[in-house]
Amino acid sequence: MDDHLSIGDYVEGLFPQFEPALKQFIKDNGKVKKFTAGEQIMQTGQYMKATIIIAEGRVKLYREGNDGEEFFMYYLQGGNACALSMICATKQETSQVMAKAVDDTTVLMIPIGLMDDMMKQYKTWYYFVLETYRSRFEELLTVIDHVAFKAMDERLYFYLQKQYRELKSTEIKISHAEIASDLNSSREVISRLLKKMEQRGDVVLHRNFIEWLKF
Amino acid sequence: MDDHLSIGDYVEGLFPQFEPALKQFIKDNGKVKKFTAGEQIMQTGQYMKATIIIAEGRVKLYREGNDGEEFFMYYLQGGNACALSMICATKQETSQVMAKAVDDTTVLMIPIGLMDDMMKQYKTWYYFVLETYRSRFEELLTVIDHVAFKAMDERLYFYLQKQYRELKSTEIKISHAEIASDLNSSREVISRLLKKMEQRGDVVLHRNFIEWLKF
DNA sequence: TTAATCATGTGACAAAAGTCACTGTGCAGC
DNA sequence: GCTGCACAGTGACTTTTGTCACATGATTAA
Repeated sequence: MDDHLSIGDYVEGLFPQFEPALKQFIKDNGKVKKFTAGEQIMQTGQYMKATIIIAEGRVKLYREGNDGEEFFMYYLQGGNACALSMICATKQETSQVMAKAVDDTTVLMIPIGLMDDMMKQYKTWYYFVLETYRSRFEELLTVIDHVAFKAMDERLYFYLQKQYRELKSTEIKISHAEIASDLNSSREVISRLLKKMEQRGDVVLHRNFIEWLKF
Repeated sequence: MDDHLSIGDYVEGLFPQFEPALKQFIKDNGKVKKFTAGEQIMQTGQYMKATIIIAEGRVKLYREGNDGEEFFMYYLQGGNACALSMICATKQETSQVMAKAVDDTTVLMIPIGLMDDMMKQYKTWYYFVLETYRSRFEELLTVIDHVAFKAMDERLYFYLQKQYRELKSTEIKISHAEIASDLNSSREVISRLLKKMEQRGDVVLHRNFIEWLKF
């Protein structure tokens, strides 16, 4: 991770399709903020002051239960924006989700008050926002599919597959306890299902990481 | 239900806040279509040709499982637009959900090709679209909450409460089998949980309808 | 090195949810 | 009035998931 990149460098690298005036606008009005791995970027109930775009790193988006359970929904990474930070932005609403940095993460923040103007002025921004809505909406539908229709063994399989694809590594570095938390299950259940997956030859279990064999 | 209303009447009645030019635009370009109770308005996998706005009646939105299960997500009624029909519209995508008319229903359809222009030309349309995205997004998050964190008894309670509030009647006219289908459960489970709710004094069970007592 | 802690494995049991089989009952159409 | 059918109730059982209690090995901090 390069600490010396300016907001301009990020915008150029992430959004080559943005029109020059929009890039300039973001350079003039946006801010760069850094978070360290594990830190919370958004909290449930917090007011939205800015639209958030992930520049570098990786962020996990959670929905929180009443007793502090953290149900994992999806990842955001370089070039993704938080759809809620755009939607809430326009109405000064509070966040309905929690976002946590997985790696050290850099985000771009654009004050909410500017959203309306940007949407009208910059066609490429308008398309970016619509595409953000669309893809997050679809991800939520996929989440609903899994949790509504699938049993835990299948959900676990999809979960690991997703990790493998996102992180592009066959070594999925995560504990059984964290998987259980993300799926709102319990560690013992996950351990047992993982054992079955190992017997089936889908994975090899190690301490602190899981080796994914289905590529 | 009045069969003699024109598209102009619907627009005036549902969207008084729309600017006159927008109302005129919709009158010129929109179409009215009627569906009878039980009919499907959108099918999973179908291409979106128009943005759909519910004018009269009530529509249930479902996510479909691989074996034809129908998981209920939320209602749309007069003045609501289908968020997906706006999002997909801009990218010529297929529908990810199924919509079924509960009552006889009238919808306004606006060809997708006009969305971009409308967003740019009409401020009140722009706000309407954003508000539609926002509220549907929140509904999906609520659905995820229930299905991820709650047991069936609580989900059933919320389900009935929702029916009561939407339909504004203490007589919820629905069979146990349909509730089971909507919640992706089984009739026997729902029957048993309803019995418990009756013993607790939350409802009174009748043939073909449930009487809601918690107002 | 020696605890203390963390990650995992596992048996036994409990609770929730789903399935099967069968019953009864109200009602619409003949 | 029958007949057939949709709707609802229920006991018995299975499967899935969650919980409790421990055990074991690896890692870390003192």
